[in-house]
Amino acid sequence: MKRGWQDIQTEALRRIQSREWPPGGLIPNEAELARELGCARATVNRALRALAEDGWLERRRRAGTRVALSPQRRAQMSVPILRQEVEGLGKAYSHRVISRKIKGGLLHLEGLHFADKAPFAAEQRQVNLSEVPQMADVDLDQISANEWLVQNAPFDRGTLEYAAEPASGFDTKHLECAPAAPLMVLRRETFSETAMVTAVRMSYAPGHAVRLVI
Amino acid sequence: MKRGWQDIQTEALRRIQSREWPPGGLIPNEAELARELGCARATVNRALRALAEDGWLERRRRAGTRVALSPQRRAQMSVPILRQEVEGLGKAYSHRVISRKIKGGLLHLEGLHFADKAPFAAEQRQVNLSEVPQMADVDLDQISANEWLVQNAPFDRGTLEYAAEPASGFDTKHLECAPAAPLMVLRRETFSETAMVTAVRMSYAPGHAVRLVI
DNA sequence: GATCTGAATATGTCTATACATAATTACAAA
DNA sequence: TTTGTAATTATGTATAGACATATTCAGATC
Repeated sequence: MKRGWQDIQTEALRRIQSREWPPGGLIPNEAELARELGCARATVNRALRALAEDGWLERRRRAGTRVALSPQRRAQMSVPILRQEVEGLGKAYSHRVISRKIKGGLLHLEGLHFADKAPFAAEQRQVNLSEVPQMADVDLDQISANEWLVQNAPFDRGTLEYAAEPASGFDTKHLECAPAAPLMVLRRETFSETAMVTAVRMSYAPGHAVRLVI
Repeated sequence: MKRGWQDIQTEALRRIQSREWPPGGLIPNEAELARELGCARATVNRALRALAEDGWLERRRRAGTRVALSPQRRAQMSVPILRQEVEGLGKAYSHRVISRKIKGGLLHLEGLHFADKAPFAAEQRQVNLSEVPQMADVDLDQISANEWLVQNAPFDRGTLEYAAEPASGFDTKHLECAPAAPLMVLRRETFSETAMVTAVRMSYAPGHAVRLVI
């Protein structure tokens, strides 16, 4: 007899992967499993709920629990903070502001991020000053806009999109790469409850890859 | 007084975002919150655990719960199944096998995926036949290798990596794009407990973007 | 001062029980 | 047949109480 919910989860996952519980198939209900495995229903619930969150199972009230047809496990990545990304590579992080101007309530920023003094990424950003007025006074030589915003402007929703783009003139100049070289470009917009907080285009130096954990 | 754990979660998130609980700060313990909010400790636990999983809080036994210093929310994406990706765009999915040969226990595949008859992605794949011997008999005109493997070869671990690369000769030919055009390339390897199951290089037609949900 | 030891404490988890909620099913009425 | 309604059922959630476990902290010992 298993004990903790993690053991129950392991056992359930084994049955899924061994096809004892085939894809699309209905599995025994919680009460039954609890009896079979010798634990409380709440424990089974905890285990199955976790598996459902990971995409292995699909659960519906009254209809029961079935094994997901295409076990789409979800890949996760954390919203990148460049400093951590660079330091995670064992390199020294630094950054430089290229330009900074305010126009129509928006702060327009251009900046460059370095890993061991080699250009790592170039950033073009707009910040909505009516959402984060303090941003106007931040010394961006001390802390990068990215970092300051992540720590000081919690957001509710956002979009995040990677694309492969040819290096623009801006990229070519600052990342020291060939014109139209294939670059990984990240676009991100974040919103508070009421309005857009910041929008960024971040172009990474050639060779950058986005790794996800499954 | 709040009721469900989701309400507790909402209230806690409000306090975090309003900086009533500042970043790095210790928050009241579960028992205290339960008393304050008029619910059982288990309910508070559920709410705070969920927030910790989302990266808002850091919890340690005895030490208590504190607000994460850099609230790195995690972005999620599901491991892409091309059919679903294409159909999600409201287009008709189809695919074609370009080549198929077996060499040294490995099945080498090249294939092409279409959205409404326009090339969507080109695939180069190796499958370890000693891990999934049935794969040798699958009619790949009926079901794509991707799809078959996802449904029939559950894996334990894997790597997934996106990069921007110049179109190779293979890409140029099959995706109908300019030579060395910037393409989004996905590399994925999946492993069973014991060995590599499959390795893929998937190059997407120009303009493809990877969107993540925050 | 340095190190070990045990008490204290916050989170982690399990249990039994109860009720809530969604969805299906069965059945009755139109 | 269609439509409305009530019973059924599996999951979802809340609760109190108990014990487990990891860490910290305060003393005691060296």
